[in-house]
Amino acid sequence: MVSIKDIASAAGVSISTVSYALNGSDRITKETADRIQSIANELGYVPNRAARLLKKRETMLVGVFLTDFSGHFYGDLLFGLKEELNRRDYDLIVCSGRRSHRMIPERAFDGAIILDATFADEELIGYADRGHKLVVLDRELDHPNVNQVLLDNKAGATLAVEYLLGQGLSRICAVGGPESAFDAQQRMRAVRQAVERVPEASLEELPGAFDKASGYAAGPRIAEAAGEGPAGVFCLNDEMAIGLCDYLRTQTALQIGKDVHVVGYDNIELAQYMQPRLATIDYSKRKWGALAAEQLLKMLEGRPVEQERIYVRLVEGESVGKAY
Amino acid sequence: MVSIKDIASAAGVSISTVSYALNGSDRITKETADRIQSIANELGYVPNRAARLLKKRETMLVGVFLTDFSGHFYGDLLFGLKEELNRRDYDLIVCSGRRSHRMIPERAFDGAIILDATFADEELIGYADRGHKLVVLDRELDHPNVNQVLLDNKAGATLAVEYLLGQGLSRICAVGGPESAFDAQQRMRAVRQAVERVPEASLEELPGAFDKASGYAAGPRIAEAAGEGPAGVFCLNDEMAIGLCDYLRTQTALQIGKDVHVVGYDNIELAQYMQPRLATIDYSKRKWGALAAEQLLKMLEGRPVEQERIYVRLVEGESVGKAY
DNA sequence: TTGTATGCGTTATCAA
DNA sequence: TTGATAACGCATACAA
Repeated sequence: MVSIKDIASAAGVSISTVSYALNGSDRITKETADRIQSIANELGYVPNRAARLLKKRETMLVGVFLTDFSGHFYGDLLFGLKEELNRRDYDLIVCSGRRSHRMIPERAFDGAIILDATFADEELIGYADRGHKLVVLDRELDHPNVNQVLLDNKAGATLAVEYLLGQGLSRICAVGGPESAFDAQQRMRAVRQAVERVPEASLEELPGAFDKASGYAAGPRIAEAAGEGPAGVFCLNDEMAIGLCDYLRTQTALQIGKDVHVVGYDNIELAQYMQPRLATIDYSKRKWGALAAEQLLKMLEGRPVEQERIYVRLVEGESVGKAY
Repeated sequence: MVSIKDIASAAGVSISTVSYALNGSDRITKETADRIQSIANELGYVPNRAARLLKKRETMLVGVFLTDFSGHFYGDLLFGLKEELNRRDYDLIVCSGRRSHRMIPERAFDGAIILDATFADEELIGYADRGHKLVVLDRELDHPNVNQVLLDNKAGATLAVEYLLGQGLSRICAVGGPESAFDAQQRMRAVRQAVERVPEASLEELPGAFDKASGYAAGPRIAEAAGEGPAGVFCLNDEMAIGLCDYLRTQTALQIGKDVHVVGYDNIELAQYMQPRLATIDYSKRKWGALAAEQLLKMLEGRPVEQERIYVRLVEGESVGKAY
């Protein structure tokens, strides 16, 4: 490994001169700086990030924590994040899994973005207390070192339910998310409110876990309910909606968009390839990422941060039809 | 920030005692070790990774480099990687983009896994020359510090083409990948061989870039060709096959699986939701990840590594039918 | 069993 | 404009 010490002796100068030259300080003559630079290149010098970090306490790195890597969802979000961070000379790295949590207190990066249910609120507060800057995308936390960029879950869930109701479907089923999931809680609350506002509407809540399997598992009960007349089903995310459709298609003779009407949430890519096309709630994942990055950068630079929210819109699809 | 120095003074011992105690050396009495440990906990001590790294030159971190984060593909692969690495106390971090390449020479991790076209071969050889351990998944590199886990592209492409030929389709179109992509080159070569083996078969090669847009762009030429009788199209990956199907469905009256027969490669999740179901080449992405992790770990531990290959199988689908 | 002292590669303070 | 030197936090050879 070649260090500045090697460069220094090769150039016949002191290590501090090398350090200054390499970091572009104007205390050094252009000639010596150039000479040192070219010697560094020649020797294939690469700064030691550990040493620098030990001294400067700055990684220029941002960590993003995801619950898992199961695709679909995260591509655009990460793209939005990376783009914004790179613009400001920060690099992005993605982590997942409990083991990796420790990188936050170990100061592996200057800040972190959390979209990861495996973090408990208290854990995050603990990091924030120690001075680590956090942006959370999946919960609300009141702390000077934490900011959030949240989906407008209330608007989205309301749109979804009102879409069903507007089609004349008054028997609403909602397939929920994990107990602990903030997004699921918010959406379900909005569902209840929206249904309550309509006297003749009824609501049945089914458990779910935001994955295909739990959508599939909700199938039997929903098929049963559909026996008593057309039902409008709001799955709190697309993944479950797709699982449910899989069930209905393979295990029953019920027609989606006719006997059972299904709306999802997230507008994942798969949704548009479903037959019939899945009605869902859409929002810009890329913008979500970009905004999160921006918030974190502001915190890192000590600039004031204003609360942001990601707006949503309804995407209609043939998975929902008119009730007769 | 609380360091071992703080613990030492709080415990009334020297820093080396603290270091030994915290690292579980048996040179320390169990009592003092316990006492120090509890003081450390009390103070909320977290080891400084930079300092430790500077000394030990070991991050216990493996970096995975991807061309982009666009989902679908990588979920299972990363899962396989992470599972295997965690088992051996290594952590996984995911990087993407040119900027992040420098983390390799900067020794941000103990080894790296590359599935990223933005690395040039020479660049990787350069890192390997400097002693960095690499496992590459998208090329072949002959270097003591590099190992590869490759798909059996030849078998896969041959399976795909012979599937089409076996259905009586003798007019084969192949939609290629980026010039520089190793997988694309291997697959296309196998396609040519498979077609040449059958005297009455013909092959037309169309350019592609492994994305939906380029599959879509190949649509017009394929529709034209289909005018002269049923054609068998092998898209060198699923992404392009889906793009092509989008074109055929929305821009032509041609029937997929009847007028045009389509096979993809990768068996991404979307493939099974296509209507008709996309025929494709499947392989275990999870195993691919696990094997790559294992190879890297072996290199890190200086154990001998044997070459591995990921086997593939054909998944039939209604996107291919019989020719008449 | 514990303490002292040194060095890992940088940056930064001060003096020259 | 440059150089000597002291940190940064930790691990460890050696001394006690």
